[in-house]
This record gives sequence, C-alpha cells and structure tokens, in this order.
Amino acid sequence: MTENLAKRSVISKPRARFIRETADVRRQALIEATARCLAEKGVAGTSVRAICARAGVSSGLLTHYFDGVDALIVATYEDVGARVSAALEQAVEEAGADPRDQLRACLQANFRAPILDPDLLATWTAFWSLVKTDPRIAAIHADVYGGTRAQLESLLCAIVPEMPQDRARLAAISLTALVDGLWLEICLDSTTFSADEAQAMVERAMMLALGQWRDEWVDQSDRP
Amino acid sequence: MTENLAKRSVISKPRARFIRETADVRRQALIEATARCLAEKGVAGTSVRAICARAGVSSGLLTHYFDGVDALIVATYEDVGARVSAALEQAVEEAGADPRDQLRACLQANFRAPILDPDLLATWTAFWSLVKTDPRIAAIHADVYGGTRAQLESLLCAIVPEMPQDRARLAAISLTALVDGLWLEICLDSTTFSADEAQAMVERAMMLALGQWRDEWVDQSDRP
DNA sequence: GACCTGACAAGCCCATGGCTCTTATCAACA
DNA sequence: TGTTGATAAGAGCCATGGGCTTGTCAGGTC
Repeated sequence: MTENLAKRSVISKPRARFIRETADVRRQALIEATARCLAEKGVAGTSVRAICARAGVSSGLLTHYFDGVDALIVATYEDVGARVSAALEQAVEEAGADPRDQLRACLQANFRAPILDPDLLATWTAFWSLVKTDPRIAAIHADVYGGTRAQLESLLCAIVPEMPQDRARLAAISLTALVDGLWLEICLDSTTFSADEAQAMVERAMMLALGQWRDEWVDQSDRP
Repeated sequence: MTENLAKRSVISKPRARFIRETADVRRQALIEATARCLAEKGVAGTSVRAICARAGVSSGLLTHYFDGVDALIVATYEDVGARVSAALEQAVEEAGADPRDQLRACLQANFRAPILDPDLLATWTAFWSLVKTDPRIAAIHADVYGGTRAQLESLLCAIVPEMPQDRARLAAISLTALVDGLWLEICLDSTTFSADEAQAMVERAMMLALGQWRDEWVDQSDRP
C-alpha cells in the first residue's frame, strides 16, 4: 500500500506527454514503422516493442489499433503492395498513349526508385515467408501478382492484337518472372549487375516477346 | 535438501536412454531438422527446442555441436545450397556431351524434384531474409549464385563460341533471373501456371538467348 | 470552467527463446 | 570387468515477446 504509493509519487517517472491523433494517422504511423522494422531488422526483429518504439508510441497502442502484430503485418503488406502497384500505375500513365511505351515503362519502373530498394526486398521476403503460413497473406499475394500480370497481358494484346491469348499469358508470366528475378538478385547483391543492365535485359526480353527484336548479334544459321 | 533428494529420487523421471553417434551424424541430423523447421514453420518457428525435438535430441546438443542457433542456420544454408547445386550438376552430367543439352538440363531441372518444392522455397526465403543481416549468409549466397551463373555462362560460350563475353554474361544473368522468378512464383502459388509451362518458357528463353529460335508465331514485319 | 470520454502510456504477467550447467549415460580401452 | 572421458539429457536461468490491465491526460461538451 504505502510502498505502492511511494512508488507512484517518488520513484516512477512522470507519464510522458502525448497528443491525440486520429485513428488513420496512428494506423499509418504503425504501418510505416512496421515496414521500416521489417526492412532493417527482418522478421525476427519486428516485435511489438520495436514497432511501437519506431512509431513513437507506447506498446499498448498496437493492440489498441490492430488485432495483434500479425494483423498489423498483414495491413503493412496491403499498404506496401498498394504502393508498389501505384508506382507502376503512375509509370504507365506518364508513358503516354502508346501501349508499347506503357509496357516498357511498367517493366522498367521496377528498376528505379521507389521499387528498386533493398529495404523493400527485406520487407517482401518477410511477406513471402508468411505466404505459406497465413492465408490472408497468400490472398494478398495472389491479388497483387494477378493484377500486374493481367496488366502486362492486356498491354501485350494491345501492342500485338494478333497474338494468341495463350502466348500473351505465357509472355506476361515470363516477363514478370524475369523482372522479379532480376529485382530479387539486384536487391540481394547489387554488385552482380547494374540497374541499367537490368533495364537493358528487360527491354530485350520485351522486344523478343513482342517478336520485334532488332539486334546486331544473332546467329542467323539456324533461323527458319 | 530433503526435497531436492526426493525430487531426484522419486519425482524426476529417469533420464532417457540414448545412443552415441558420431559428430557428423548428429550435425547432419540437426541440419536436416533445421531445414524442415524452416520449411514448415518459417523463421519464427525455428527455435532451439523445435529443432532439437525434430532431430530427436535434447536441446543441449545444439550448442554442443554448433556455436548457437545462428551458426546452425548458416550451416543449413550451406548444406541446402550444396544440395541444390549437386542436383543441377547431376542433371548436367546425365544430359550427355552436347552442351546445348547440358544447358537445357541445367535450366529445366529447376522445375522438377527435388528443386521444385514449396518447402524448399520456405527455407530459401528464410535465408533471403538473413542476407542483409548476416554477412556469412550473404557470402554463401554470392557463392551459390555466382557458381550457377558462371556455369550457365560457360555453357553458353560452349554452345555459341562467337558470342561476345558481355552478352554471354547478361544472357546467363537473364536466364538465371527468369528461372528464379518462375521458381519463386510457382512455389508461392502453384495455380498460376504449371511446371510444364515453366519449362516451356525457359526452353523458349534459352533458344532466344542462343539466337536459335524456331517459332511458328512471330511478327516478321519489324525484323531487320 | 467542471467534467466526461476515450485515446494513450506504463508496466505487469505469462509464455517462449537461447544458452548454460549439472548430472547421467554410454562406449572404448585397459 | 572396472575405469574413464566424451557424449547426451534435461532442468534452470535470464532475457525478450505478446497481450492485457490499469491509471492518466487531452480535447471536446455543456
């Protein structure tokens, strides 16, 4: 009793001042803190305390606004995924009206900021590692991946209307895989090749997929 | 005192029987248990107790044979990486003497067992998430990736000797990225496309990289 | 200006994690 | 067969994590 009183009045430090924020502001701050934690310290280092310390709030706020740390990670995935999609969308819009330019912009944007970012990879690998475990994460993944693939497919069909549907589908999958693989490797180890080289490789693959290559070096002997 | 004695003589169950194994056997068992844990439960679920339970040993053995759980994960990465490299190597050897067949085998083997395995992806994403944090993991990654890329490059040069060095390098990087991207996606979500389709896409990319495509559908209008 | 509401901070509780330490067990050798 | 030393089991220790409770203060309301 008395000890409790003494503790409160003497030992314990005064409670920190705080300002009230709207729910949206707090949620967004927590989401951004989570993304930064994932990027900097990986899944293992992304704890409630670490996230809240970064967000500048006490650890109680996380469960106040989200249904636990897992739900916050899911929300972060949604947010980061939407941001990446928006960056690609913006690149397409800035490319003008020619669908070929739009396709090129959509592919090349993966190798410029803000998508080309090792921190983003760290966030992404954290999500990948959760796809198997958490069906919500799997659903978001399917949504994001399917969306970009469908966009590539429609652009391909717009550029080459006579392209068969199945070929367009496989071409979109191939281009996506190439971009993902290059992006993964360059984020893991940026010394292997440069972003410019990645863009050149994607450009070449795009032209090959469209059947419109223009290349000084090819082996003509085996062509039909 | 007496309680301690009673505890030991009456309450505590007798210590489990065990057999002595060589250090190699124990190490390998722990490594395999770690790989299974990573695959099934992700990094978060890969604890000392979980690993040792899977390996059928007590938790004290981990620190007895490895310098902590981090070192065990590094050893597991080395082991899994070596196993993947060995599988690719074996595929090449079984392909015969033609370097074109060898290249094809090396690429296609990524979409057959034992490499095409969602559990392996789970293990791999765990490693990717550690590349930034742990320089030992980064070194192993650079080693494995560089090795396969160099092999592809030498095969490309063997098939088309007149291919410029820089193009062979970029082609090897592109093929690796395509394979990695397809492998990643098919392991994450096997409903998007099939392993056969993945092999077909890789086959096509390989022929295009060699400048030896033979394709019924191409747009001839824009070719030089 | 009192007070009411609820967002917020602080810290407790229990579970789990990594690692250590002691003790028990086994196998090899004399 | 007894001795011995390395191997192994398992309890324990300390740190950390997540969730929750409790008390408090900011900002609006009458």
